[in-house]
Amino acid sequence: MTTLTTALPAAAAPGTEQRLLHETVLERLRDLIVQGELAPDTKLNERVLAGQLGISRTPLREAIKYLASEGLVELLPNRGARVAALKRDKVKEIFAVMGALEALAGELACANASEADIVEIRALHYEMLAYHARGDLANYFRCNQAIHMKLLECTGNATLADVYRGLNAHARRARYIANLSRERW
Amino acid sequence: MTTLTTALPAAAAPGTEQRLLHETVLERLRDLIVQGELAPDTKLNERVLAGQLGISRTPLREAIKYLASEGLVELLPNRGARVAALKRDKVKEIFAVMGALEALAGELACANASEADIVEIRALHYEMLAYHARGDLANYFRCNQAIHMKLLECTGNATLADVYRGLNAHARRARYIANLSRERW
DNA sequence: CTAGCCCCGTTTGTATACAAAAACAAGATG
DNA sequence: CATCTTGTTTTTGTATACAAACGGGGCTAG
Repeated sequence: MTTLTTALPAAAAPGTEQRLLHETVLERLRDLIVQGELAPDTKLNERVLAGQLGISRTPLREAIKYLASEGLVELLPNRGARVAALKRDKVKEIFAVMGALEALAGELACANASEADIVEIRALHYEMLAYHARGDLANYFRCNQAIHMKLLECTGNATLADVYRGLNAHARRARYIANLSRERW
Repeated sequence: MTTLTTALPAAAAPGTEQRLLHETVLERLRDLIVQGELAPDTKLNERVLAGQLGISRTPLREAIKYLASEGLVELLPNRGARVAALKRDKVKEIFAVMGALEALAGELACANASEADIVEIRALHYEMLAYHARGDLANYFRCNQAIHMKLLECTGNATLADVYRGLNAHARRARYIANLSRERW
């Protein structure tokens, strides 16, 4: 397990819009989980985590509750929280749902997109193909994500985008985890 | 606005599985919001709410964060939280997404459902039609929901069910609110 | 030697206390 | 008279303190 040396920035940079502590913590924790630095099934010890992040338990607990709602952590009664397991079946479920959402996004985007949007998407698409051809996986995925996000934006359906993003966090996590275990061997 | 007289039960009934306080609060708050007893745009004063529920602010805040993730409340930086507004467009968005999910659920259910499941669903369907014919809206909706839940169960896709339930809370809220404002006039 | 039980340390759950930020109001000043 | 300022009060955000529940280790009895 990684050591989590990075404490949160004590003071916000100038021009920073009022970021709440638990929200900063939230993003940080989410990244740690999605990128696999906090491995599945890891028990989240509140005292330790709070210490590592340089905050007290209260905002940490609030962030954990939020993550629990997103499904990235599981709450165990009287035993705190642990990073959600990532079973193969679960990932398949997630992709199935994302597929349905993408289908809807495609429909809506077709109906709503402006000419400029379409041009942009097409450009991204070719860019993606280029990365694919070169075997540049990282940029390929980045492009792919960009296309999906652009599409979601074109749908004009913020709810759809929100739900998709939530599931996408899990999907990204699955990819990270897969990469990690591949590199490890 | 209703007065929220009901405090939480002090002691759990026998046979109760270890319910955490913030979870009890969570369900209660969610119900209050969904059923319209906490109107849209209502500011959630933590001290007052905590007092009415007979708890301290800490578990209340945790519940609020969870609800924020579900989209039922909005967090205002340094200004607490308020019940999410329920704009017409938002409701349309939600129904669009639910539609897509139902389509997927239908497909999967067809593939996975046992004979018994199908019989059950058909029975529920006719029951629903009966209520519809009698104009018994309440039972009609109850039946309708039961069918959807049964379908989701048949899909064997727990993620799909979770996402659907989250959106369904919003949909139910929309119906409650609509009914409220109709009765009011 | 093993199984059961009790005590104690650790960890979570909840409450309270303290600090900072924002809303509000009154007063001075242009 | 309007407006800016400033002081006060309320409310949120964070930290700490206290209580209950879980887990483990050692002890005793069989």
